[in-house]
Amino acid sequence: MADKNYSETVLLPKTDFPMKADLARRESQILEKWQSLDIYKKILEKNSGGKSFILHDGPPYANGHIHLGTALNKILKDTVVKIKSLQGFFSPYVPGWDCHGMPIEHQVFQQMQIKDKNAVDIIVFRKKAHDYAIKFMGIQRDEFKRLGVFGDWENPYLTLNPIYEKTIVESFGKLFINGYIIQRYKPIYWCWHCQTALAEAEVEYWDETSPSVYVKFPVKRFSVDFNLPEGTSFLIWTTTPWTLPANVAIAVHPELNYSLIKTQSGYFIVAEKLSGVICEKLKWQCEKVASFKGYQLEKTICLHPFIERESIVVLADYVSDAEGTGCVHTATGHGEEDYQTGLRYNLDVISPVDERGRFTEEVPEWKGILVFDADPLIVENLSKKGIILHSEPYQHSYPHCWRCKKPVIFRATKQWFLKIDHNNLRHLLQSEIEKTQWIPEEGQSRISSMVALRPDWCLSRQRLWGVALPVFYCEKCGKPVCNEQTIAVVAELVGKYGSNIWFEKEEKELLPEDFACPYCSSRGPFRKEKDILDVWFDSGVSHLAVLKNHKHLKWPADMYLEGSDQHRGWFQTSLITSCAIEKKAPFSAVVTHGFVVDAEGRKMSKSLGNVITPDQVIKKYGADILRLWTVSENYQQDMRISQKIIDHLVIVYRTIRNTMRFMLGNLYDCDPDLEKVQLLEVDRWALERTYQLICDVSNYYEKCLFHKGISEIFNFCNIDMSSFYLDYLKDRLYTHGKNSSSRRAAQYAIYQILKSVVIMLAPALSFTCEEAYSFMPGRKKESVFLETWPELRKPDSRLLERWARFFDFRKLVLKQIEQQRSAGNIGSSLEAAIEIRTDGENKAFIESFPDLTNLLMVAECSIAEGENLEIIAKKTALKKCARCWIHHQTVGHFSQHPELCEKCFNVIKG
RNA sequence: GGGCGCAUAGCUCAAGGGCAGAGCACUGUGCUGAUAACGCAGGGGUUCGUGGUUCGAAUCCACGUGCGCCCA
Repeated sequence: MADKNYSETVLLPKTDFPMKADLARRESQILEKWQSLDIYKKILEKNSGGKSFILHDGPPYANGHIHLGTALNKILKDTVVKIKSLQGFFSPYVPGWDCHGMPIEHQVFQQMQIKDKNAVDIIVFRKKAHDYAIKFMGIQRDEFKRLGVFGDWENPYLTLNPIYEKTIVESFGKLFINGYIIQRYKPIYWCWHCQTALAEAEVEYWDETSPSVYVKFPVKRFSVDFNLPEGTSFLIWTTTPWTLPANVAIAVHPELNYSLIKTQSGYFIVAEKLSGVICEKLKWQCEKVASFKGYQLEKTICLHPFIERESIVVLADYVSDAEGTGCVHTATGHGEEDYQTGLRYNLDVISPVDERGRFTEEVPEWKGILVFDADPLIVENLSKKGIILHSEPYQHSYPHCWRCKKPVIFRATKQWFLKIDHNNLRHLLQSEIEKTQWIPEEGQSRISSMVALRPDWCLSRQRLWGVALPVFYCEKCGKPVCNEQTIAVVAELVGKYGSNIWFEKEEKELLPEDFACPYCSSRGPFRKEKDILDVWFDSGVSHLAVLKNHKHLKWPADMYLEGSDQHRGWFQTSLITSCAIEKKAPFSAVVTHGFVVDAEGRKMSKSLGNVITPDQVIKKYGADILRLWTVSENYQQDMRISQKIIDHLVIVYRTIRNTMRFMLGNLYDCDPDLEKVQLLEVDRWALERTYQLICDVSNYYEKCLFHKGISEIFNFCNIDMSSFYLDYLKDRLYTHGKNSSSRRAAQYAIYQILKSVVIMLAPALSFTCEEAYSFMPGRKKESVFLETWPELRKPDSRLLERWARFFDFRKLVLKQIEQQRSAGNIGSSLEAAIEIRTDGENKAFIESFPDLTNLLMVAECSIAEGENLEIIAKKTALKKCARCWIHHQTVGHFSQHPELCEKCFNVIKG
């Protein structure tokens, strides 16, 4: 037989699993397969008897296309759900969308070219807003599905569904009835241009130049046990002169040092540390007369410098001596901190500014003037009177309306609040936070410190696109009315017709028949509240609207998984409603992830030109590359992405894919369902190593450390499989008898390994693993996702240690071979003859590997006893077998096949 | 301006007081029966900066710089 024909007798790998992924195209076929299989439903059916694991989806906002952050979030959730499902948990995933609120309202205003929200037909507008939200829900749904995310896409929850809105109304009702809801004046962000209250999230900060003024407040009298010379004044500092008419107090820090300074303009009290700077600015010759602590000044009464009113000195921790005077002008109607201080000291809330940002008749001198226009007038006027002692421009970061971009004001208006301290709620929030598992752990202190300081939740919005606050006002006694009877009627109507009903119907149609005011017994008329609920309230009750109302779900959820910004957002709003209504957190674990940034760690922005969209990645590389990115990076920090990183991922992907392909190629004639095979020790090592991998990966997945799990798998494919085991197995797979036990053992091991790897990677590389799985031999499910997680077995650590020692030895051998190769003496390692000298113990160890030449993939190995370990590689003198390419002493022994070794001769002979 | 967090090789990540490590990339090389693949070897580091604690610091502390999130 001619030597080239021996190639035809070699059992080379065969598979239709292509080397080139062509993911962008192939993924759509796999999506179709999942669709026609109804994979989501099948997975649920498979696990229907199992323990459930509920990941409750935080609703993205139904506006615009998805970006990498949204994609990352959904892929992480999908990965968790797929892992749990493969592990046998009944893990339904019901995606949701947040459909009300400002951004949609703003977009629809633009589309309808509406300038004045008071001039719009509210029903017409709300229908458009509804359609807008539905449209983008549909767009995002398709985009999420394209990522390979499994879920109940046909029945998502939408915060605008009547049934959902019903829960919003009912939840508000419960809170109201239980005393959590109150109405009161409070300074809130107010856009005088849009004439609306703004949520904290609705303001943007950027630099603004304001007049910074130093104002004199003469002391009327000191407190009982503290005294200073007559004619003493406080020097206060503010960058908003227009709030001076609303001044009711001066705040000092209790522990800061203050000085009485004597100047040519009189005696002044200022923070000790700042007196030098102040005197320089005001060109004062100054002499320190006395010094004292802030707390000694408490309850000193000052005179408002230009209004007949007293201004009391109060203590506050937020006062600092970093700039200004250490004496903080306090206007309870114009600042949150001021307001809080006012609550403590029971101060009046004065807010002489109307909704257009102009002074009311309470400030006759500047009545009708926009406060920002009034600033220079006030400065000029008060400077002339010697009340403002110094003024200069001051640049600082100042809040602006996110919509019209104009500077906002703080203005006291009547708003509805959820009281965080009612019924010990804040304490309950804290104890539930402690009971929750936070991943990463820092999340706990983060949300805990936020909850400790958070103010009451302002629930009302003077807007159009949302669920109305279900409150009536009795026109006779003026009291707000909301009780079980009214809520029952409104909830019923909203559940049936949607929240539009509130705006469509008259009051008497929204109230129980013959309803009487519970306070004054008046039978009407009643007036319905015009404000709508904060959109955060909508999503904040999703645990009630979704988890409690869906037959597959349960309350509380096992996991919430969102970006770390939700510590202040959804995690908190959900926790508040849940603790107030159910006395318990709605989640047992909360996972948070960082934000997507570019290669340098900067956030993506159009102006930087560093934006990468999911669509770009999917079209060019496929969703699996995006999924690989998601699970390979540490999501607990910010996640970097760039072209370079994508290129790297593509290579990582190819390596994994090729390893799978090689294994598949060698399983083409394998029936894994056949009886047991006789494994060699090296096969047992490979399987034990796989068990170890399964344990490690399962462990990392359990802790949601996906990148560590993926990295384990990748290293396993590379180091254990490609570099050693698979390379070593080639001889057995290609050249041993087709049905020989050594070849079947190799196939058995490969099959077990591949199956484990494919299943463990499927939650991440869903498309590729589905594809690879479909090429596997043996009895199979319709989808890899209907498989079960590889069994957790404790690996044989003694065997693994023994082999770890072998690999250390092998590394030394390889090094010697490489040396001979670079010297030009040998090419393939199969040409090498190895001579080893070592001590008795080591010699015995090495000799305990019976097929050492095969394991090392060399021609010859000789071991002799010596003192120090010495390894020498030479070129072998043995002849090369034409079929298996191994240099062997038996080559030439068989006259029929003079070019073959004994092993190959026997195979060929049959 | 305040709070929380991050910063280690070109990239993704390890090491949490004791020689700074892995995979990829890169370079060289082998094989040509995983071939747009696979094997082997090699080079590559001010561990963001400055100061401190310590016999010893990437690691602990302080300050600073850059970046992110949240808040004002």
